[in-house]
Amino acid sequence: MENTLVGIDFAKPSEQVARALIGVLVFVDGVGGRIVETEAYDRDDPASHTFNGQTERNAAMFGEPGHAYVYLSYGMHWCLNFVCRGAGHGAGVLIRAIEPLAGIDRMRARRGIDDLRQLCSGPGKLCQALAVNRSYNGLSLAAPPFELEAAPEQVTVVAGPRIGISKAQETVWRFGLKGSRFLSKPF
DNA sequence: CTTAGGATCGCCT
DNA sequence: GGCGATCCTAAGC
Repeated sequence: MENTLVGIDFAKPSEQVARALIGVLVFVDGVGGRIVETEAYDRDDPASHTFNGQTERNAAMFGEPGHAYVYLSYGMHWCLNFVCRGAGHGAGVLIRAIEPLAGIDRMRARRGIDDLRQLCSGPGKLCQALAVNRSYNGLSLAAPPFELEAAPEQVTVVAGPRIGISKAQETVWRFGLKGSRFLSKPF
C-alpha cells in the first residue's frame, strides 16, 4: 500500500488511475482545485512518450508511481502527469483540466485573464495557473509543494477518445466529470 | 459552433 | 530537420 495516495493505488494500470482521479482535489503551493479531466498513457501505447523506451525526458514515468512527470509541449506549454505502475513500466496520467477552488486570484494573475472557466480548462492552462514547470518533474505527490485530497463527494465519470494526438486515436482513455463546466472540451 | 494558422523549441530520428 | 499529449485569435457558416 505504499503506492496508495488519497485511496488510489498508483501502481495500477493508468486507465484505472485516470478514472479514479476524477473528483480528487490537487493543490500546488495551496493553489488548485478539483480534477475534472484526465487522460491515460501507457507503455505499448503509440501515443505515449514512453512508447519507444526510456529517454532523459521521460525518465520520471519509469520511476516511482505517485510522482510527477512534467514536460514542455509545443515549445511553450508545460504539462503535468501523475506517474503510474512504476518499476520501469513507463505509464502516467495527464491532468487535463481542473475546477478552480483555491488561490483563484493568483491563477488569474498568472494567466492574465479573469474568466473562471478559462483558468484551468486545458493541460497547458492549468500548469500556467498553478505555476508548474520543469522544476516539479520527478517530485512526489505526497509532499509539498503538492497536496492531494480525496474526492469530497461521489462523482459520475464519463469517457471518450483522447484529444490532440495523432496516434491511437480510437483508444477511449480520456475521462471527465460528467456535466462539468470546466472541461477543455465537452465529451 | 467549427476550422485554420501561427507562435516556439526541446526532443528524437 | 521534422514534429508534437497546446493555446489563442480570427474568420467562416
